[in-house]
Amino acid sequence: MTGWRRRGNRALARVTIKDVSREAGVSIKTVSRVLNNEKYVGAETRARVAEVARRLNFRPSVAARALAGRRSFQIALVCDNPSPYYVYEMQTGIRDRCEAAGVRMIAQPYDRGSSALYADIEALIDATQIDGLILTPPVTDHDGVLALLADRAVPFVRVSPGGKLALSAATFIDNHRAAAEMTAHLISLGHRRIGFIAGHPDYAVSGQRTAGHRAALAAAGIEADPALIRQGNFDFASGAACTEALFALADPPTAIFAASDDMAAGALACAHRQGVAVPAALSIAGFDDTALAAVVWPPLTTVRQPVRALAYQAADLLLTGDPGTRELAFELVLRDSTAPPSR
Amino acid sequence: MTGWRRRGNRALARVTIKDVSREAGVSIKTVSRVLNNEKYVGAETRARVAEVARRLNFRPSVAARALAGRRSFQIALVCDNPSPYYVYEMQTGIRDRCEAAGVRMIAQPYDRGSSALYADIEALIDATQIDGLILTPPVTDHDGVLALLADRAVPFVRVSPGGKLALSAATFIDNHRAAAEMTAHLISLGHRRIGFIAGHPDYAVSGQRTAGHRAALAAAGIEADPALIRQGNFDFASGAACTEALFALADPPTAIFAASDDMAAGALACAHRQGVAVPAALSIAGFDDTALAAVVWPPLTTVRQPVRALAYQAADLLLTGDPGTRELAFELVLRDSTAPPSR
DNA sequence: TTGTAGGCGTTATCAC
DNA sequence: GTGATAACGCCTACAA
Repeated sequence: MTGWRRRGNRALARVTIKDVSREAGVSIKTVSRVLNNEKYVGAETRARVAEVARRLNFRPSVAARALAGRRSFQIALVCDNPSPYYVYEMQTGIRDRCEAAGVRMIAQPYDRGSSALYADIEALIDATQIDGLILTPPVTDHDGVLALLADRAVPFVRVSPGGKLALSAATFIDNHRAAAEMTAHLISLGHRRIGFIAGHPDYAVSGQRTAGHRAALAAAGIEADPALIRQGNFDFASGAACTEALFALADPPTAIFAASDDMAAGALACAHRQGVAVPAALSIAGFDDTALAAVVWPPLTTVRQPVRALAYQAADLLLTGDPGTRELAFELVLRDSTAPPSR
Repeated sequence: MTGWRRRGNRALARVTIKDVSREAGVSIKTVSRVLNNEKYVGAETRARVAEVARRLNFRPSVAARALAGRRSFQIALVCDNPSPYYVYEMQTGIRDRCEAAGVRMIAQPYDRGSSALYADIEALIDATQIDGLILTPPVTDHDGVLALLADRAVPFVRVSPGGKLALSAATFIDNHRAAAEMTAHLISLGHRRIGFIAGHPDYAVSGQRTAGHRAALAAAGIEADPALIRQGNFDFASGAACTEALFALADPPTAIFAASDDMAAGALACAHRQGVAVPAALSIAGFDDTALAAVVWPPLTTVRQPVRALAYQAADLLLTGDPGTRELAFELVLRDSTAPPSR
């Protein structure tokens, strides 16, 4: 019940800088200096002001700060991802970093392909005077949006961008290498015909993962059969549908590597439905290792992408103004060592 | 690239009310009136101002509005839920409603049991001058927070509150009846020994669902065996653990009803691990029917709770200031008609 | 090291 | 119906 003074009987009044300054016996500007950790404040004065502010439970008005100053103490996450787990991890990671900095996160989910995307982001910037943005694919590679942000001089960080790394700070894992290593793992088990379910074509990571898969096949001297590579779109249904198509081949694969866990789960469901034993007759690998991977049974072999850490790092880059890029380590989680069935 | 004027060569200047008023040949206040749909503006004037505002791509500053006026055009979602699917649906539903109203959503995830919860919400209110809050369990029933909100006179809406419906607007389904109907369904299949995995005790809905289950047993003249009711906490792991305990009973259940899909999935995983055939030897039912239910295999029988609709309605109540309560319909999704195995 | 004056962009109040 | 003018709470500049 602090942070507000009672005025007379009824009305509640906000505790302002003015109140703090009066109570501490200094000017408003001095309080402001202490608040923003500026230099040139006597140690004793600083301590006294801080104490009073704490005691009065003073909380600076975000609106007033945004209006008067250059910062709004708010950043936005612009995120479109079909996987709730991904979104959840992103938000949690960003929040964890923001909390320490006293910055608030505005969630700006958008619909992929929405024609309003550009306008929405423009409105977001103009209306809220956001301090910065964190973008996730596929908007990370939307030329119009990137130009807009440059024009408005709004700081932004991209997670898993498709390219143009010089354009902004970014965090990512080596998707190409991750996919290659997983494919190599399947090959090492003896698989030669490996089905691959690619991610949504709008996402740059899809191409990176597909390329990694292909590279590993080439490195092992296995000729890529185009029929084994199917176009999915990152969700459960497409994983199941692609798997059905793979099973219908005259010479079906002995292993399936899906570019996301949701699709891997779809593959698993399809296999069960068709009476194909997993992992006895079929080896399934996924990508992401969201909590979802722990839910499906039997456990899938997956590439674990540290989504929460990527998010945390992205927020860190944004808040510190670090223009750099950060590559994080992925991890292969090999829960399944099934060799291909002999025929 | 509109919404900003170029000044001289370089600097970008915000388009303000002043610009609009000058261009339209009216006073600032008149523009403000049009913006806020106030009365007493000539139809012709109104149209002209609106046109100019649109043409100049004018976007009022949230900060300035919050500072000068009573509204900040931002609402917050205070949500702690172990299920990413639930969080995702909540956010999406709220956003859908807010979009039409030109209001922004601030996501405020919190850790259940965090001692900072109260302070966090207090800080949120004081710092951002939020227009309102949407609460999800268990904070819906946190007396301290409820008192705080009343004291600050901040409008709020609760989703699935445990009681005290007069305290605020609210949206919910009839959890008691939903659980009772699912239990009745299992009984109708011939099950007499039904395991029940209860939700986290901090959530009021847990008690409601458990009570509904018990009521249905009583209505069918089945004596409740305390050993068949286990305490879970809404997550995958607890579902698996409780199921293991149920299997260890001398007289194990022929069906299991878990109070959430995550726990049902855990039950399923445990059954698979122990070689119990589902649904041949065991019938599993869940609650929520998030997308998760579609991922696990075989599909579970579940109570479908319309989370996104609950969220949308909650936002609607908040934005319209409607103090009422809204009960939404749940749905039983019966994918499984397994009768208990004969022994 | 500290304080004063002015303004950020909008809404509220009160005249006209 | 419409328009001056004063807040709103804080920060930036500049002065002391």
